[in-house]
Amino acid sequence: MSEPDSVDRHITHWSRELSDLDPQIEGIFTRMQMIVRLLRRNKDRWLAAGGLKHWEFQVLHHLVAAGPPYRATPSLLAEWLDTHPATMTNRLDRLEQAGYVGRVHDPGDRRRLLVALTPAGRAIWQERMDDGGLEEQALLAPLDPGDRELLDDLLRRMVRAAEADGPPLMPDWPSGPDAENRMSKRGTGG
Amino acid sequence: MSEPDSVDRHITHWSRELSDLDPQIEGIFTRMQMIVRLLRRNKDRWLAAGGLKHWEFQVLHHLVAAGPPYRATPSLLAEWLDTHPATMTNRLDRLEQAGYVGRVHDPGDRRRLLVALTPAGRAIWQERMDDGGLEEQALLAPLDPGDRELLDDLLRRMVRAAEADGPPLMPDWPSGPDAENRMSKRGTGG
DNA sequence: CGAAATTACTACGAAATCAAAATATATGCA
DNA sequence: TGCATATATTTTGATTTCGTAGTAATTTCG
Repeated sequence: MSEPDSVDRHITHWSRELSDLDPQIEGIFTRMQMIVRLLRRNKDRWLAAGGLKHWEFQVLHHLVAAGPPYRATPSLLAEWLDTHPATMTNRLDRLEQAGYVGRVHDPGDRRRLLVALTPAGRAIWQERMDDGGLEEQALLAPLDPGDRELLDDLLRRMVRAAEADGPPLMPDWPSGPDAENRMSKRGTGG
Repeated sequence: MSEPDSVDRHITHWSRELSDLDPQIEGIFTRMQMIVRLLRRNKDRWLAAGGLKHWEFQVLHHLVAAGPPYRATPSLLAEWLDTHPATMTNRLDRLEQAGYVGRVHDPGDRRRLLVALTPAGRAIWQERMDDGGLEEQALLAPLDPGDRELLDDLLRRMVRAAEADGPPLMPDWPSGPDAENRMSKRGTGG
C-alpha cells in the first residue's frame, strides 16, 4: 500500500471503536465521499465567481443536458435535483426573474409547464462551465492514462451492478419523435 | 470497455452538446457522484427506520468517531457538519432533549462545553450502524478482492495529491495527553 | 489587576424548505 | 355527455436554517 492519507488515519482510529469494520470497504467509500465533497466545494467557489448558487447552476445544467430544445418540466427538475416540487416552483420564479429561464405551456398537455432555457441562461452556464472544468483535471493528475482507464472501469462495474437491481442512476434521455410527452416520472436518480 | 451504463449514455448525449468534454474524466467523477448519492439515499432509508434524521446520526457518529471519552465541542461539531453554529445549538437542544447527548463543562477551560454521548445515544447509533453496513458491501459485490485493493489504492493516490496542496480531507484526531485542549478549529473538511 | 480575546448561548428578522391544501387540466368509464 | 379520479403545478402556512448582534462566563496577556 502506498503512503497513508488522512482517511487511513481516520480508519485506524475507527477500528479501535468498531472491530467488525472492513477497513478496505470503509476506505473506498470514505475516499469517494471526500473527493465528491471536495469537488462540490470547488464548484461552489467557481460558481460564486459568477454570482451563481449551486442549485441555479444545476437547473441550467440539466436543461442544457436535456439537449435541444432545452426544456424540462418542473417536476422532473425537482426530482433530478432531489428537492420538493414546491421548492422548485420558488426557485424557478427566481430564475425566471433573473431571465435565465422561461415558462411555456406544453401544447400537448396544458397541465404541464415546460421550463425553457433562455439565451441569457445558456450564456451564463457556458461562461461558468468554461471557468470550472480545470479543477477536475487537477484532481486526476496523479493518475496516468492507464490508471484512469482502470479506475473508470472499476467504477462502471459498480454502477452497472447497482443498476441491475434498481433504476438507472442517471436519467435516461428520451429519443425519437414526440419523446417529451412520453417522459414518465419514475425515479431515475439523476 | 465493459458494457455501458447509464453514465455512458449520459455522456454520449452530452458530447453532442459540449465537444471539449473529456469522456473519461467526466465518467470517473460522474460515477463517483452517483455512487455517493446512492449511498446517501440508502442511508436516509435505514436511518429513517430508526426514526433518525441524517444530521442526528451525523452528530452521534462524530462523537463515537472521536473515541473515548466520546466528547466534542459544539463549534467543532458545527464545522464537521458544515453547518452554522446557531443551527448546531438548536440541534443539540433537541438531541439533548431526546436523551442522546448531554452537555458538560470542560474542566480544563470552563468557557467550553463538551457535548457528550449518552448510553442511549451510543445504543441507537450502534443499532442503526449494524442495520446499515450491509448495503455498502452489496455495492462492492461485483469487485473481487484484487479489484478492491486496486480501487482503494487509486482513490488513495487522488486523496493524497489533493491533500498535498490543501488541508486534510478528514479531520485529524488529536492524540497524546491533554489532546482535547489542543484541538484547533482549522478547516479540515470533516 | 484590567483589557482584549475566546466560547457558547440567546434573540430576532430574513430566507429557504417542506407538507398539505387548492387550482386547473386530463383521462377513463358508464 | 357527465362525473369521478388522476396528474401537474402553484399557493399557503409551519418549520428550519441562516446571519447578525448582543450577553455572559472565562481565559490570556500586558
